[in-house]
Formats: sequence, C-alpha cells, structure tokens
Amino acid sequence: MSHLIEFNTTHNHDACIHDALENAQQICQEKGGVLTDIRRQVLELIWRNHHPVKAYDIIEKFKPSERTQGAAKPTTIYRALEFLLEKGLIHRVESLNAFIGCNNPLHVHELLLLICKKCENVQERSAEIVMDSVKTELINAHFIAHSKTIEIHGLCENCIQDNQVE
Amino acid sequence: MSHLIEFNTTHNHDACIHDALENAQQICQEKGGVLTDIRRQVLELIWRNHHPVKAYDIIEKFKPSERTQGAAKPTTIYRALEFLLEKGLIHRVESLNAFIGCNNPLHVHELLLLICKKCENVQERSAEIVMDSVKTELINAHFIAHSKTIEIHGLCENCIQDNQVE
DNA sequence: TTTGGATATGTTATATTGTAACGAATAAAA
DNA sequence: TTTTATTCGTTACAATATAACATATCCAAA
Repeated sequence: MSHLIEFNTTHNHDACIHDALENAQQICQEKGGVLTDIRRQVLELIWRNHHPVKAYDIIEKFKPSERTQGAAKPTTIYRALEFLLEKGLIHRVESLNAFIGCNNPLHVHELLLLICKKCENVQERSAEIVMDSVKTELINAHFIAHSKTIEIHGLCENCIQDNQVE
Repeated sequence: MSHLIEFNTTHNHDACIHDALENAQQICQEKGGVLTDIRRQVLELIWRNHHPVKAYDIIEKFKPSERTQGAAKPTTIYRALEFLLEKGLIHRVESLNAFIGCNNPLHVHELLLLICKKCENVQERSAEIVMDSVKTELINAHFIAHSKTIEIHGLCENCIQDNQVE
C-alpha cells in the first residue's frame, strides 16, 4: 500500500495540502525560485483535491488580493503554472489539459497517472517496473527520451466497488 | 527491426500511404463504417508524412470538392477525425493536440509513441514488454483501465546521429 | 546611494483548439 | 415510397493558450 493514496475516509486531505505547501517552500529555496503569493495560491487551488484542475477553473476561483484587484487573467495563471511545472510541484495531465499536484516533488521521478473516470481522482505512481520496461524499449528503439507521459484512464479501486454495489 | 519504421532513404512513403488507405477501406467494411470522400481526404492528409498533424492544419489544406465549395470548417474536420479515431485508423497525440496515422489498425493494440523533437517523426511501437508491466502495475493498483496513453518525447535514432555529426 | 540587471507581474489583444445546435442532403431499409 | 439512420453544411461560440510590451520589485554591484 505504500504508493496508494487513500481517497476514502482514511485520507486526511488537510494534512495532505499542508505537506504539499511546506514542501513547495522548501523546494523553491533549494531550486532557486520564489514561491510568490500568486504561485502559492495557484498551488493551493490545485491541491484542494486530487482531481485534475483546469487552468480556467483556477482563473475563475482565483482570489484577487490588494494588488490584483479583479479576477486573474489567463497570462497570470499560466505563468504561475509554468513555474510550478518547472519546479516539479505540479504535473500537467496531457489527456485532459489539466493540472494536478505532485505528491513527491523532492524526488525526480517519471510517473504514471491513474485517472478515474468516475470520481476523477488521480493517483500518481512511480511504477519502477513500468519505467524499467520503458527504458528497455527505448534502448531497443535507439531513442533518447527527454520526457515521458503515461496516463491511464479507467476506474479506481473505490469506484469499482461502488459499481458492483449498484 | 520488425517494429522500426525507417524514416531515412529506405522508407518508401508512397507505398506506406497506399497501404494505409487500402487498409482503411477494408477496415471500414469490416467495422461497418463508410470511408467517405471527406474522411479519406483527411486520412490522406494525415498520412502525408509521419509527423503529428494538427486539426487546423488539415482544415487549411483541405481541398474543397464540388460539394464542399470553400474551405472545410472545423466541425467537418473534427467529425472526420472522430470517425477515424473510432475505427482505429489514426491516433490522437495527447501531448501535442495532434493526430497521426495508425500503422497497424487491423490489430487492437495499445501503443507507445516515440515523438522526435527534431525531425518530428513519430514512431509507433506495440511494446508488449511495457504493456505487460503496465498491466502488472494496474493489478497492484486495483485499477481497471479503459485507455492508455504512453507518449515519449526525445530524439530518434537518425537525429541522435545528426546531432553527433554537428 | 544609485543604477542596473534579473525576476515577477500587469495589460491588451489575439491565436489555437474544439463543440453545440439545428437543419438539409443522402442513402439504405422497410 | 415512406421511414430511418447517417452524413454533412452552417452558424455561432466555448475552451485553451500565447504574444508583445509596459511596470514594478528586488537585490547586488558600482
């Protein structure tokens, strides 16, 4: 169960968000970026749950501060997203044009995203077995990878059970 | 080398397109669709090379016929794309919002796309090793997959060599 | 202390990608 | 021939993302 995020009653999401923001601070110091108000707010909005969040949802929900009176404009949010992506604090879900928080930004990792069609939760798994086999395949193909996207859509454990009950 | 598409001088792309369109006819009959003029033209445009093709590039290049005077409109093209995707004749490249021809539409397959950043060619590989390990991972995760996206960006064999020469 | 460079943000406009909704044409089936 | 399903045309718009340029802020070097 080490990799498995529990989305049911056992998951304390307040702690989860809290950890994510703590980590973010630390990582920005390490990697040399500044976690500004805007960037932190965007990160918080993404971490509200484990669903993929669309850029324009963030734009809508973004709370204007003293400085930024009125709603945030796309450029502002996309810039923050770009920063967070660079620092590894969030992932882009290519197949949904959306973003999710990264569970493990301290470790460089290539990951596998399990995206539940029903509850919309996304599980992030480091999946060494898969990555090893990808490496083998890339060697066979004489291909040098710069980035990898592995996204699986389907039903998560909880929603499979729910389906059977219905 | 069975899976490897040769993009250099040995690749006869005319034959490649020809095969793809022949297959398309056959598959439409088998699967019960009709390969109309529009759909075939879209498929041809996608097969002009092994690069991912954007929907709006197709829209621009689309040749108006007697019936369709004037350029094709987005709806027309997206409908054709939807059809071709359903029949497995093309793939959507999620990380590029683009489309490529499927090399092997007769076999149901989950695949791995190797996308070269330099020459833009996309290699499609069935990669059973990878798919097996994904299956294992999904069992561990108690996750039922409906669709899988594996896209790798990097440098293909030819372009690696070119880089070294420069 | 000031100046100069790097970084971050504001602002306006626009580019790109993708759908909804509804009606007409066509073709296959009853 | 009438019905039915599929395909296509048309208009309008929604959703996603970037370009270009102006300001502001901060920190360090002169």
